[in-house]
Amino acid sequence: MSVEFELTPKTKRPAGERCCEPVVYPDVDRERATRLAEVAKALGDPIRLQLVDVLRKHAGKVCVCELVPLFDIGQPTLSHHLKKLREAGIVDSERQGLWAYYYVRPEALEDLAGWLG
Amino acid sequence: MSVEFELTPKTKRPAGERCCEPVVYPDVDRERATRLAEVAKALGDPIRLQLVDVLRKHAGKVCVCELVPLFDIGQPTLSHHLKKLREAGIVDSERQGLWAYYYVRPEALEDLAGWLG
DNA sequence: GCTCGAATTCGACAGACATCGATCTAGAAG
DNA sequence: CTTCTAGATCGATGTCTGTCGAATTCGAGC
Repeated sequence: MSVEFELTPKTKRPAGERCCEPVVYPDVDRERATRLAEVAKALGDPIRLQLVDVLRKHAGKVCVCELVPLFDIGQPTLSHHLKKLREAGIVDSERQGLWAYYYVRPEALEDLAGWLG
Repeated sequence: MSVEFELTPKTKRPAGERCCEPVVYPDVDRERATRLAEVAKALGDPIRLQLVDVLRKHAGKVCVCELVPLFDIGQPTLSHHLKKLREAGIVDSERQGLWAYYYVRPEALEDLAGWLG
């Protein structure tokens, strides 16, 4: 709802001139910003971003054992990245026997995409 | 361009069954993923995300002295965040006399928004 | 020149992060 | 019950990040 507020720097030069138009408060409050930033942060790693890219393009759920050879990192590290994505709400997983299946939860991404406009 | 590849886990149970459909390589190559992740990472902090939000809603260029009181952090810290955003190509700045003016460069955000779909 | 003020840069520090190898868990097959 | 395997967790390590206060830069006015 964008409340305006006034502020002028203490220096009044050039005489009486403002340094810029009055600024508006952020539309996104701190809480929403924290949520959006959480998603953005989770995407802020090349491997995680590629992971999401693969999972998104893949219709169904993808087994971890298929993901490992795609990336030049160890399996524990990949597991760590998947956990980060899960904690950010970007992906979720199911276990079936020995295998673990990951899939994208589009809502989180849509939220960020919506803000980006 | 999505090359397919085959991979089956060493366990063949349930007999002969695949753990999942063959996975496709990421559409985004490592280089583009790195670029997109760089932008996402810069947005991965609540204050920076709110900063971008303010700058985007503001038509012109905004003076730093107007931004400082919006956030509950010191002015050097804000300067640090602005630098991060500038390094990610999300904002740019101009100096006029004593004052520094920041504005959003929409291209970087559009790139990420495009990937998010 | 001198002083003041806006903004950046510097130095320090605590906390978070990416990565690795080793270990642990638990389902499946024999 | 034993063995094998997929995946998660643990412990360690080096790097990066957010924050602060102090110092620095640089333009403006006196």
